[in-house]
Amino acid sequence: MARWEPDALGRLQRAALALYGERGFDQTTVAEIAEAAGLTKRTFFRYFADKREVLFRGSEELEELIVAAVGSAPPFTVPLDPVAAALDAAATMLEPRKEFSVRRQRVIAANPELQERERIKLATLAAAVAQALRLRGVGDLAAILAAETGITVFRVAFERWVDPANEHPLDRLIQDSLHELRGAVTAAVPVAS
Amino acid sequence: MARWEPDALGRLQRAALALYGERGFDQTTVAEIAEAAGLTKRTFFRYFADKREVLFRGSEELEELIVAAVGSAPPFTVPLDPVAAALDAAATMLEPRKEFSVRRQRVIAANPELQERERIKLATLAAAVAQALRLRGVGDLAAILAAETGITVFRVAFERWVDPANEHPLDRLIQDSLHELRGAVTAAVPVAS
DNA sequence: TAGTCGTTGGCACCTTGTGACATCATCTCC
DNA sequence: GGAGATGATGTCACAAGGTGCCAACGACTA
Repeated sequence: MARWEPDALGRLQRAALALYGERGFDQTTVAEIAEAAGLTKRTFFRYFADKREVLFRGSEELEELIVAAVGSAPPFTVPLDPVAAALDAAATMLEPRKEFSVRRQRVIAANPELQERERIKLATLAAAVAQALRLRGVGDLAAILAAETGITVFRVAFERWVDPANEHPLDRLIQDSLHELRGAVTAAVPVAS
Repeated sequence: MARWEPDALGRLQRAALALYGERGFDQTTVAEIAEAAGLTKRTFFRYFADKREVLFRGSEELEELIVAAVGSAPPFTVPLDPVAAALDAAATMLEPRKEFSVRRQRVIAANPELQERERIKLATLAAAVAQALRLRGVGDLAAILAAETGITVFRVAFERWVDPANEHPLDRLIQDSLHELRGAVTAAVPVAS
C-alpha cells in the first residue's frame, strides 16, 4: 500500500486539463489544480516547471519517435522525404489518442500563452529533426529548412485533424498537406519519361 | 513645454534593451526599467502588456510592409513567389537597422521566454501573409503553407544575418535560403526549353 | 475661476514561482 | 524490532509580475 495516493503527476495532469477546459486557463489557479488533485501548490511546481507545462508533458516521446523514424527512413532523393516518413509514424502514434488531443488542443487554442509554449515545443522538435537529417548527410541549411517545413506541414495537418468538422485520419491529412506544399513552393515537376 | 519628459514609451524601450543586454532578462525587474526611464512600474504596464512585449513593439510595421508587398507583387506562377518578393522588401527595410536588430536578437537568443514570444509574433505574421495570399486567389491550404514556409525562410535567413560571422546583406541570405528550400522539398525542376 | 481631460503615481492586492525547512510513512540494516 | 535513511509531501515566507482603483497634477477650455 502506498503512503500517498499513487500517480501524483497523472492526477495533476488530469485535474489541470479538466479545470482549464471548464473555466479556462487564466481563471484556474495552480492552488485549485493542486487541491483538486489532493496536493498542494508546492508539489505542483515540483512536477511541472510552470503552470503551462502540465499540458505539454509527454511531448518528448513524440520527439523520440520522430527522430528515430527520420534516422531509419529508407534512402531518399530529397531531404523532405525522410521527414515525411517520420510524420507518418507520428500520425500512427497519435491516431488512437485523438479524443485527448482534441480536448487538449481546445484549451491551447483558447489561450495565447499556451500557444507560445506549443510553438516552442514544435521548434525544439524541428531542431531535433534537423539534427537527425544532418546525421544522414544533409547539409546544414537544407536540414533546417526541410525540418522546419516538415513540422509546419505537421502542425497544419494536426490543426485540421482536431477540427470538429474533420473526418479524415491524421496520416491522410499529412499526405494532403505535403502534396499541397510541393505545389505551393515549386511548379509541377515533369515526370521523367 | 511638456508636463513630463516626452516619449515615455521610447525611454522605456531603450532602458529595457540596455538593461536586458547588460544583466539579462531575468535579472532585470520591471521596477528597475521604469526607474531607469524616470517612471514607475505602473506606467510601464500601461505601455506594455508584459515584461517581454517591450522588445516586440514595432513588429506591426514590418507586418504591414510585408502584407502590402504580397498584395502588390507581380503575377505569379507559384504562391511562394509573391511571398519571396515581400521578404525582399522586408530585407530592404531592415538592412539599415542592423545594429539594433543584432542587439535585440542577442537578448532574445539568451532567453527561452523571449523566444516564445518571438515565435508567436512570427506566427501572426504568417497568418497575415496567408490572408494576403488568399486575397490573391490562392487556396486556403496552399496559402497557409506558402506563408508559413516563407516565414521560416525569413527566420533562418535573419538568424544568419545577425550572426557575428556573417558578411552578407539580408536580401542575399533570403535568396540563398529560398533556393536551398526548393531543393530540399522537391527534385530539381527542368527548365522548359 | 471652474471644469475637463490625459498622463502619471501610489497603493493594495492576487498569482506565479522558489528557497528553506519540517513531516511522515516506508525501507533497510543491524 | 528499533534507528536511521530515504523520498515524497506539506508549511511558510518571500520576490516579482501584473491589475484595479483612485488621487494628483498640469494644461487647456469656457
